[in-house]
Amino acid sequence: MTSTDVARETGLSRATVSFVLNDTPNQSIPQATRQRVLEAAARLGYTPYAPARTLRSGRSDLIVCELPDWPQSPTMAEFVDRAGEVLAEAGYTLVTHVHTDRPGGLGRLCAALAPAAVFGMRPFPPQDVEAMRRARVGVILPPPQAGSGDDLGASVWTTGIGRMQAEHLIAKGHTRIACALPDDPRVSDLSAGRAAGAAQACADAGLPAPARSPVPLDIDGAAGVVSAWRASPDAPTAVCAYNDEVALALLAGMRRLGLSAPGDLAVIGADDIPAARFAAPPLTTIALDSGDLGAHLARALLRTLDGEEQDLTLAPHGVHVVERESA
Amino acid sequence: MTSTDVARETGLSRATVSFVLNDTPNQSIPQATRQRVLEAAARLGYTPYAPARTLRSGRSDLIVCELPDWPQSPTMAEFVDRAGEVLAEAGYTLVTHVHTDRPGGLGRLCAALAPAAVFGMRPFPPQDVEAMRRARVGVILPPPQAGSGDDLGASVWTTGIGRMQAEHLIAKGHTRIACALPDDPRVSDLSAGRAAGAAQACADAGLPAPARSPVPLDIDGAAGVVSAWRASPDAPTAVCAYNDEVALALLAGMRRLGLSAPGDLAVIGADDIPAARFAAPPLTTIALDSGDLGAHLARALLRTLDGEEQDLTLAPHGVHVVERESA
DNA sequence: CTGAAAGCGCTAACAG
DNA sequence: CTGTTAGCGCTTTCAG
Repeated sequence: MTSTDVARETGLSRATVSFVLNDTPNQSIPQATRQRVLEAAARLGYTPYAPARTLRSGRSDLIVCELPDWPQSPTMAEFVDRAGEVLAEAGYTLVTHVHTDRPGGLGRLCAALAPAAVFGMRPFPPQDVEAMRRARVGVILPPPQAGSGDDLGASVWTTGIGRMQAEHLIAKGHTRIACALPDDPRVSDLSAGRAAGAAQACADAGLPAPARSPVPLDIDGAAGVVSAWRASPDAPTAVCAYNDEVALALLAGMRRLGLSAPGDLAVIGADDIPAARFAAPPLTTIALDSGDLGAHLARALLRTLDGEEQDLTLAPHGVHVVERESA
Repeated sequence: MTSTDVARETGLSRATVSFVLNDTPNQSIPQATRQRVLEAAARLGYTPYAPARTLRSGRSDLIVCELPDWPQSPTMAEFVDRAGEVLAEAGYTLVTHVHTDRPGGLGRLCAALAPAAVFGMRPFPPQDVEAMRRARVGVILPPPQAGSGDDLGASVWTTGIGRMQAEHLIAKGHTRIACALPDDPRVSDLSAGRAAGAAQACADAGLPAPARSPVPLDIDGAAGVVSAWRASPDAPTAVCAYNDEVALALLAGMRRLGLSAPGDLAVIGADDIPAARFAAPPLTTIALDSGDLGAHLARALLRTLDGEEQDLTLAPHGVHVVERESA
């Protein structure tokens, strides 16, 4: 099933077949011939062989999206789905790659794929960037040279969410706020960003900067952190959790101590995982529309592929608080 | 940075370069020359261009793994990581594709990649299988013709887990068991499999088959289901939940009704999501070692690629109950 | 309007 | 031991 087969079947040349199959412009081919080719291709189940096409044209229609390996929100599928849809409309094919601590994985993948572009939600390690460059990858998002502060999506994944959490708590009348961070090193830059967003909101409201405490992901450990907070001179009355998991840990720790939210301590999470609504009390959290975000990012990527220089800072699309009972 | 560049740099021919770079057997090339080529390739940062290599050799080193879109366990990354590692050792490169309800996605991906193999955890739709065949995909796992009962991993993802849940409850002395299924149609075949596993365990123990109830993923809905169970003539004393999310929903529903586990009703989940340990009471659940499973599956795939006909039924690798307090 | 021909980067017979 | 050469499937000038 090659284009030669279609040519033989129709009694035309491979060139003509190629013309109609790609409807090449400036090529006046009679409807009859065109029809004949299309029909034969369909009948034979012809599919162009991607490697040959890529070799010839010098450009691949593949785009790689690196997925984070941190605890996945169940909406990751939506993100990929919508991003893939937008890219498909533009003639690209999205493939995903789940991030690994094993170094060089992305680099090897790019060598094997020679994709047109690679994007992800965090900066790539220099080693991988180098490999991508060698693999002729055209566009990399976030751009390797970008500073860590203002790069792709910082506003959405990090500072924007932290800010929104703190603003909600402040609106509820809280003035002493803490930040609960995971002790997982993989997300240290993200958690720092969120805490920074919360700090900004506090500063804007004339409040002191929130204390930052790492919270172990077990009940005893979380209870320990809560006790420490309450024993401190300026005991916080509310806490921004890095995500719903640490929020759930906090709630469980409080329960063990006989405390409850929001009375003893208000808790707000982030991600709106399915378990959030089933917590005791149901967890107030920040949700973001992953699908929207995926589409948004994909469009930004397409613009970059078209050579448009652009501002990569994203407006926090569809980010909103889901108010339940814990804050 | 093509092999021509390396040839020019070393003053050799492209053929010679190719020979040493792929260390082609039956080709006696002096160490000196060999060294010269390797050194030049490294210095120039030469990376073979995959599409050309694939076109020429007729075989790609890509393997596609389709990831489910149902609520992801946080261990999906481990699965992919270990599977990728095993495949990489054999010279293959793993790329992932997140499943979408949008039809034909996998098919289009395969057309764009021409991978050596495709594997996933559920049978592929016939439409995609057809596209894969056209895209020259050599091996498909699970094989399209396999029956739904005994296909790839059924024992691990479905019946095996359900069986283990029921066996745990039976060991605790329960004799009237229910199955709580999600009402999400995307997982209906999986949930049926798990319920079947639970039913087997009950049958083996001489107990009546468990009732199956769909559980809505909200507190009121879950509470309604619990009430209905308790009002029924043979009220169950324990329930196998399809996964931790529905287990959490059940626990929340019980809490609303003033009931608690395991006293009023024992609940066992599946997946051991991070939130499970923070539930009230902490959730007893079934965990499986995703990394092991990934490696196991990858090895099975490699054997199939080597043409070995084989039994695809997997032993439940690393599946075990995590006993907390809810059952 | 259609066909012949060149060539993308790479590999593998086959000569030298 | 190394170089020449053909060709993978496809697109795209350039002639007819």
